[in-house]
Amino acid sequence: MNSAPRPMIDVAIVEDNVPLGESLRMVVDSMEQARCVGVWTSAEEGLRKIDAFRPAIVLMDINLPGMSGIEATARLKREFPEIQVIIVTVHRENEKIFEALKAGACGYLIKRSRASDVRQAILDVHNGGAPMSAEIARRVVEAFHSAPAKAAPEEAAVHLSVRETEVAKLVAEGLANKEIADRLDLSIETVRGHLKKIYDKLHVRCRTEAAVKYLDSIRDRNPFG
Amino acid sequence: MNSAPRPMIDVAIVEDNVPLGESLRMVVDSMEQARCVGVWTSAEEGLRKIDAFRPAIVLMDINLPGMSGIEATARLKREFPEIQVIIVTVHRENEKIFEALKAGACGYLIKRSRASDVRQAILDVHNGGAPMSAEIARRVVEAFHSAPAKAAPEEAAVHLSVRETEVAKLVAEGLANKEIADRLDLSIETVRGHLKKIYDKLHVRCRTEAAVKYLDSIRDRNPFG
DNA sequence: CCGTCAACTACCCATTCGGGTTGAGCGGTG
DNA sequence: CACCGCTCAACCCGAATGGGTAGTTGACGG
Repeated sequence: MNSAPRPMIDVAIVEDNVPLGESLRMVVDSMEQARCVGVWTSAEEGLRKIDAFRPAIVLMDINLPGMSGIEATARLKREFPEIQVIIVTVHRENEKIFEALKAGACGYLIKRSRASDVRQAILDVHNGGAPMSAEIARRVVEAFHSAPAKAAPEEAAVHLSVRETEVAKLVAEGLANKEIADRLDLSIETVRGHLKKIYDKLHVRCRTEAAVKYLDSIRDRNPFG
Repeated sequence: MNSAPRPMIDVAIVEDNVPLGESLRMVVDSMEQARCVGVWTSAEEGLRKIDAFRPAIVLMDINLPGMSGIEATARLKREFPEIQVIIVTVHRENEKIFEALKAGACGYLIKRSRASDVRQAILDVHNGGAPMSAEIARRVVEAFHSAPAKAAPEEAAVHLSVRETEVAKLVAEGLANKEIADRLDLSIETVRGHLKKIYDKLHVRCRTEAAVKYLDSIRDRNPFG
């Protein structure tokens, strides 16, 4: 009650599991800095009511009957980009979590998180953080690498010799070592030898990876092969 | 010791401040799971020696005389994408840290971190994590949002089922069946089963061909899968 | 209740791969 | 000349792969 009353953090919850939803509401309402402005049991209901309540943060279940939490997040962020979405998920839904982050969620909570984790996540987000596990954080960072990396790339000057390039090309066509040997009139052992050097130079461990990298590398250059 | 001797995590350190570098070495060498394979005092020296030592993780100072840690990280990741880089920085160099992450670093350490933080960061990275603060995490996630603008679909590019598509994607990343099984939480036999169907549907006979066809089929679509 | 289909698991088997090592011939360069 | 990189070749071995066959389960629609 002083002259600098921090505005409360309004939090909405979209969760079809009613007990869990109520449990989350209690946790939110137990916070000094936050309050729950609504608990809705479907993405459709949430999207309908969110405009009236304008929460700062939405705890969004990822698995909802009807529209998924991912789709809901995407729509929500399109309509109200300032609203932060924290995905609520059961353990081990990495793929979905990743999709949700792409859709605009800024972090997530595991369903069996303790109350303190929930509070912390809300504060994290409010303070500009992004609550997520190490594993997901890494995947996000990695996805993040490749995108800006394409802006100023110019791949490593990994230069394959003439013979190695011929082999790499055939590997990328899906030929087996024996077929490559026939095609280039070499011994299969020689093909294997070249392959080892190729793996080494390309920093890969199998022909499939080598094929992908090789094709990738000639995509920007003069594709005379 | 037991019959499952985990291989040591080789860590290299690039830090021009010698006392700090030695201090980091001691912390690394104090770990059961890790060891320090070199402490180098410049980016140039690091890049020169790294090929011989092939550390799994590099602790890279962000401010180095001559080539910066950011530039060094970018070059390092171009040459050896499998090496994980943890940026070592004085606090509050957000812009630079962000740049470093874009350059390919997967996380960072504050210079005055405690030994336990250093150990934790190394283990985090080794276990697929990405050590970083809430603030940086959020910026990464946000940068990540703007690029992709899609939400839900799982279009089977050709005729592949959802599961088959997941498998195909991982094959195209060069993963072995066992790794795919781990990643998707399946039995290796199931992966093989899906693979057989994929070969059938794609009219190919090996994973490499499948990878190429799959990548080809999604090249027009979303950059992420 | 039954048929179908996708997803999942399992076992067998011949072949192929990847890794490590070694070595020879050749041409260019310091 | 000695050294180095490229090409070609061979051997060993454990692990991975592809090919075939077969069975269970759950969901969906007849």
